[in-house]
Amino acid sequence: MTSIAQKLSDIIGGVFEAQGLPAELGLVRVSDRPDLAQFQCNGAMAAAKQAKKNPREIAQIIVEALSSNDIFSKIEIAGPGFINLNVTDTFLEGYLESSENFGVDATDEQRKVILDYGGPNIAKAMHAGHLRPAIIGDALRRIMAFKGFEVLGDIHLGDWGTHMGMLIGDYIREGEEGLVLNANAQDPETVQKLMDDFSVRYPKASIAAKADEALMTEARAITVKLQDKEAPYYPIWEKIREVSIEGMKQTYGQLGVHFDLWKGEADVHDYIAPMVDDLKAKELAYMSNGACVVDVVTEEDNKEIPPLIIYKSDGAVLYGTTDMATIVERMKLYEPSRIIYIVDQRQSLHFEQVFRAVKKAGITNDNTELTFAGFGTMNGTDGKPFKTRDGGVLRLEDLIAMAKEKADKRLSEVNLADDIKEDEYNDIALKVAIAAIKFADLQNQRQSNYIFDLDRLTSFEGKTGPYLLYQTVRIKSLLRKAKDQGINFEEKEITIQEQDRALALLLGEFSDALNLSIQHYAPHHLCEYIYKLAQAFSSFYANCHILSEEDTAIQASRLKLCQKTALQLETALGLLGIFVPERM
RNA sequence: GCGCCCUUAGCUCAGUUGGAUAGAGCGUUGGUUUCCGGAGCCAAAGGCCAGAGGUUCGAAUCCUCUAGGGCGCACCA
Repeated sequence: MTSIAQKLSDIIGGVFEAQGLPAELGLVRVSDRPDLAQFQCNGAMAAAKQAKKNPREIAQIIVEALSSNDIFSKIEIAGPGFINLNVTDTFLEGYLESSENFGVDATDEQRKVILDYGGPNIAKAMHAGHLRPAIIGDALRRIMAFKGFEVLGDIHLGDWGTHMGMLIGDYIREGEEGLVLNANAQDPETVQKLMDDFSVRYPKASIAAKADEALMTEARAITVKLQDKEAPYYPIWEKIREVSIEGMKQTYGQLGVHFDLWKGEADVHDYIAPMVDDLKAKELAYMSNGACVVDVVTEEDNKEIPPLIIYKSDGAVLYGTTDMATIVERMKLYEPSRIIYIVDQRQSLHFEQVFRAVKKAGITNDNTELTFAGFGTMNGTDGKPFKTRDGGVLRLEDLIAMAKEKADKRLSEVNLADDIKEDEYNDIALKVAIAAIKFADLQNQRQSNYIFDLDRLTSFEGKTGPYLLYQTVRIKSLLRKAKDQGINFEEKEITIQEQDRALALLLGEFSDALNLSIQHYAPHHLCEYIYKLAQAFSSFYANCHILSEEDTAIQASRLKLCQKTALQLETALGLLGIFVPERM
């Protein structure tokens, strides 16, 4: 099963092929002139260009070949050679009745896909900057899983650098390592206290180390010992990591962002030495200015690409080294067909270097797709990288709390049922808040920079997450009422009326939006679709009587449409990591 | 210096192989609730798609140049 447009593309593609023309030219899409037709095919014009023929003549041939097909209620040639198409209501009804999985056909790609969308450092408070990769990556994970990919989301923690040496050094100097070592990571209060402690201690230690060469040297020395798993450094580190992960799980949990793998840089430590040996054996790695590097520039390059540094001149590894080793591990453990990085756009050169080095070294197969799906920088309303008013970073927890508070206030203003319990109330407030934050972010195109505007992020009207929840909740409420009234519509047939058609056609576009999102690793296509669907429903709802409709056949048909719309909205929102309450 | 990205309505943003009259939201103005949830619905105003050339039957989209903005270019991540 596919989208309606895809079905039509297959039919018309076949007609093009029968004429000795490429099937791709038969591509049908939803018309951008809904006043003229439901669907359009522009292939005749492209074909005419290739064959140096009159486009209308080619269109005429196609149209004649289609005329025997009874799924079309209108086939017209317009302008220079557009083929305008309408489908019959019978076809539309049949499509809606028979489509499974919302018209999404499963991918035939069987191997694993790894999505890398985390990257927070342990022992540091998560801030607003962590929001984008988390939200986009988690949405892509859900979207691809729905399409049938076997997806693994990896957080890829920053847990192995000099910053750990600084922090551990500070605990030991202050004689306070007991705070960490004796902590119970399963106790949320302890976790919270320690996270707070980290967030004060780490900046302090970092500033001190930068100002004092001796402290920096000590931090580096501790890092080396840590990496050799020496006590007490390693046990302290293990605990810091454990506590940090618990802390992160709380924050990510509130956001509804899930990871399958909680791996970090430390996990690939043991892969580095053999990998470098291999690079040397293959004569790819060599010494340059005291550092060990791999060249990645090629003759075709029109730009300067610096070599990837494997070991610094002091012998320490860099993040490029661990990124390479991470791919070694991923190939060994999972053999993914794709690895997709949801990372800040500014790291594109770095990943280009890593990917080239990895391919040169034969770490991945030729058919392993490594993709850098970069996202734009989050700027403040002043157009500069986002900072809070006092110049600091906005903690992610605070951001969520602010949104929740606003949702809370809004909920208290509307007439919610009196019987609502505190648990449900809080659950609704959080769902509304998260919907607002996520949809505001996800509707932006991934690559371009965007303005972080708190008011917009926590806005509930217009093209927002809460609007989408609201529309879905309204339908669910309507369906509940129908059930309470004992209206039996599930076995009845859908019969499309004039007022239903726009909504019905839109229901058949879901798969197109989903595929576009996967093709470009860009959830905003799905956002666009969901919003259009919600809007179409709202319009339909305002125009049509449903429960008060006297014609029971029409009533049942509309209820079925409502049910399909609600299911589709809820499913699609779920793919964005947005969850719908029963009421709001 | 080299390279990458961006510039679409007052603001924030969509715009899929180049296609017909460039679309949303916010804001502004007007209408809308004797009937299923008004976080709604309907409508209006608002655009030389940064500018100039070029390719094409046809350009916001492709090419070149210019202006403005962002970012990256070996031992930070």
